[in-house]
Amino acid sequence: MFHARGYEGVGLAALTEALGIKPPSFYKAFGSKAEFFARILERYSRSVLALEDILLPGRPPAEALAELLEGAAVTYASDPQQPGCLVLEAARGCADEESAIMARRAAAQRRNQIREFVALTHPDAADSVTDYVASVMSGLSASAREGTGAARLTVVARAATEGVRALLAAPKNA
Amino acid sequence: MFHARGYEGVGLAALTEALGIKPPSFYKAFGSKAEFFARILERYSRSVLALEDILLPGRPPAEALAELLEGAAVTYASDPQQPGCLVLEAARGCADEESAIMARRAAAQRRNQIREFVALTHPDAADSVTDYVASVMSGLSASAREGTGAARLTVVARAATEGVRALLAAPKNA
DNA sequence: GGCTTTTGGTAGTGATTACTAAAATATCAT
DNA sequence: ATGATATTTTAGTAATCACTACCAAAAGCC
Repeated sequence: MFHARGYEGVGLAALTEALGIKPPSFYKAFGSKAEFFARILERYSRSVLALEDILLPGRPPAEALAELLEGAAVTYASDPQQPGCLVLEAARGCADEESAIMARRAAAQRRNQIREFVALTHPDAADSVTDYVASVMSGLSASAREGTGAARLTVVARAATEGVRALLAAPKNA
Repeated sequence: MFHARGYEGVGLAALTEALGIKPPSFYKAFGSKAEFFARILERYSRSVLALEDILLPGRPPAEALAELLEGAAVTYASDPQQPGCLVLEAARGCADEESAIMARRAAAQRRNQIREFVALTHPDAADSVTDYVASVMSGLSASAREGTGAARLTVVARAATEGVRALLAAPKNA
């Protein structure tokens, strides 16, 4: 539900009705709406597009990151009722929203994983490649949310890997 | 204010206080909060990153689109209190929000401008290039919103132009 | 069986939301 | 100056928000 309508878009009434419990039981079980959302974020972060299965040490970064981007394209568009990335979309709220803060923390963790993986082989390009991959994934998530399907998104992801290659080859082309 | 906090994040009380008027005057003048937002969207669409100044017919698409992307990088990060693109960020809401519908309409208009410009010289690549550019711009907007500055965003935009070149050269690489 | 503890529901808290009817004030032509 | 017409303000609408004080029933324990 959060994935489909956003954190603010899902009221407590909708949550409790979907869970088949009343508000007091919800607060006994989960503490608050924000804590409940944090659990869901963590669960999603762990299960969807698990980076440790893709960014295997020793693998050529260009290849691994290409798989990551194409995987994101397919994943983000796979369920039309839950388009895009839960974490990246939740990270969009204004800075003082608790849900956005938590989502940004989750996104930053994944950024670090990518950065460290790239730094193994291309330390000079790690920062720029990480910026680039994070930005492309946000773009894929946004496009998915606007209705672009998996096929078109995959074309976008493939084209975007050219940028990864360029940054890996010439990290200081800024 | 909408740019900084989003449509839902700005209440009528904040708007009327900032304008120095009371709610009834606001409704006499603008009709509703949604109509007011529509005006702001249109104004922003016209003034920021005016496509007709960049996508000049006869100009090489790769060059023009590179300028567009780099311009977006700078623009989206120029004001830290209003990061990202107002239209693209507003287009993120769930489908039943009126503000998101209007923003998506504005975004679609700009998409068409890009598409027609590319089709002048590369009709086969127009669709995929448009998807790609739209996605990259959404990514830049998202990254700006997460705090990435103009310098790093420009590096991302330059790398992304490699993808444009690839799609222009081989439109059917899906 | 009687007692305590835990579990879940009833009903409502104050705050905020976009929005508006009606009264008061300002502006205008004559 | 006066009557007519705009415009602004006062004061509130009903709805929804996350959240909770209180109460009843069931479950475990001796």
